[in-house]
Amino acid sequence: MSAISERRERERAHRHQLIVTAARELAEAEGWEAVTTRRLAERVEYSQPVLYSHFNGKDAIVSAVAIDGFGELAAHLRRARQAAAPGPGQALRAVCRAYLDFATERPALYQAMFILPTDVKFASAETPPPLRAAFGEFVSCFRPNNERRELFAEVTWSALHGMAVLSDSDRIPAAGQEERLDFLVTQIAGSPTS
Amino acid sequence: MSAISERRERERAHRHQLIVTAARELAEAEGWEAVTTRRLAERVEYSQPVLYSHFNGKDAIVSAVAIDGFGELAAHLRRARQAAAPGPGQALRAVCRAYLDFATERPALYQAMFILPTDVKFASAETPPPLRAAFGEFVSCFRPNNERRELFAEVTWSALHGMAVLSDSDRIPAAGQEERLDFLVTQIAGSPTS
DNA sequence: ACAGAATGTCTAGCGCTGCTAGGATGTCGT
DNA sequence: ACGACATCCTAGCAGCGCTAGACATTCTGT
Repeated sequence: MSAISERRERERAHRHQLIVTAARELAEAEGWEAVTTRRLAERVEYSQPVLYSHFNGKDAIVSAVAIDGFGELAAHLRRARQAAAPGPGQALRAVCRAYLDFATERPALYQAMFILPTDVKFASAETPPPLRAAFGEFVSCFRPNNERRELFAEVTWSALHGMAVLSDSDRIPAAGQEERLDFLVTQIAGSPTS
Repeated sequence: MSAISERRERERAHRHQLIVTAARELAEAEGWEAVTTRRLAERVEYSQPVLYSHFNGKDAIVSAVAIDGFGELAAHLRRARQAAAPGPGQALRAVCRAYLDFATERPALYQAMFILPTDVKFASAETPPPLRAAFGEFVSCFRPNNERRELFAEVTWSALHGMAVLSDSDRIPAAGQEERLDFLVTQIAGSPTS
C-alpha cells in the first residue's frame, strides 16, 4: 500500500516536471503562442486531460515554468555579483549586465516570468523563495547601511525590465543596449549611498 | 460619380473610426482579452467581415487604437512639460509623472501602445509622427547641447515603462510609485548635462 | 427606363483554441 | 478471483480569428 503509492507519487512528480520542461522547450523554440495544450500533450506523449490533472490550466503551467526561471535567474545574478571586481558600482554593473543577458538569451522564459499573466505572488507573504532571492541580489548591490536599498533595487530592476522588454519588441533599438546599461549604472551608482 | 463616391468615402472613414473607438472602449471597460471580433462587430452593428474590409486583422485594429494613443500621450506630456516650473529637472519630473499617470489611468490604451504585439514601427523611417512627438517630449527635457539626450530619453522612458508595467501587474507594490519616481528623476537629472 | 456590372454586406463555416464529461482500461487490496 | 479504485483516453463544447460564396443593393451604359 505504501511502497506502491510512493512509486506512483514519484512517477507523478516526474511527469509533472516532464510537462514543465516540455512547455519551456516548446516556448523557447517557437514562442509561447505555439504552446497549445494539444501540442504539449503530444510532446509528453499523453492525452490533453492529463495536463489538467497536474495543473489547473495553461496559466498554471506557465507559472511553473516561471518559477523554475526565478531560481535560474537568482543563481545567474549571484554568480555575476560574486565574480565582480571590487570597487563602487562594480557589483551593480555586473548584476545588471547579467540580468539583461538573461532576458535576451532566454526570451521565452523571461516572458513567462515577467510579462505573461501569472498567479505568482510578487512582494507578498507567499512569494516563492527563488523570486525573493533574485530580487535580493539587486538589493545586495547596495550598501547595507542604505535604508532605501529596496527602493534602489526596485527602480534598477524596473529600468532593466523596461530596457529588456522594449528592445525585445523592437520599440527601442537593440544596438544601444550597452550604452543604456552603462548610463543607467552610472546614474544609479553615482548616488552617495549606493 | 464623384460626389457619390466622396460621400461613400466619408461614411467609410466614419465607420473606420467607429470601429477603433468601439475597440478602445471595450478594451478599457473589460480588458483586451474581452475584445473579440464578434463582440466588436456586434457593438458597431455590423457583421464580422466588415471589420476585415477595414483592417487586415485584429492586430491592425489594436495598432490603430495604439496610434490614437500616441497622439494623446504626446499632447499629455507636452502639456505637463510646458506647465512645469522652471529649474533644473522640473520639466523632466513633470513629464515623468505625466507619463506614469497616463499609464495608470488608461491601462488598456497603454497596453495597446507598448505591450501587445504590434506592427507599428518604432525608431525607424516610418515611425508615426505622434510617436516621434511623444518621444521628443522626453528628449526636450534635456539640454540641447547634451549630445546624449536621446540616450538619456531612452533610459528614462525604459525605466518609466518598467515601473508602469511591473506595478500594473502587481510585480512591484503600487504604493511605492511616488518614491520610485522621485528617486529616478533625482538620479537622472543629477547628471551635469541633463 | 432598363439590363448588366460593380459594390457592399451577410450567412455559414473552417480550423484552431482551452477545457471537460463519461466511458473504457488496467491495477490494486482483499 | 473479484470488487473497488485510480488512471487515462475518446469525443465533444463553446469560443476564437478569419474567409469563401451567396445575396442585395447601387451605379453605369445604352
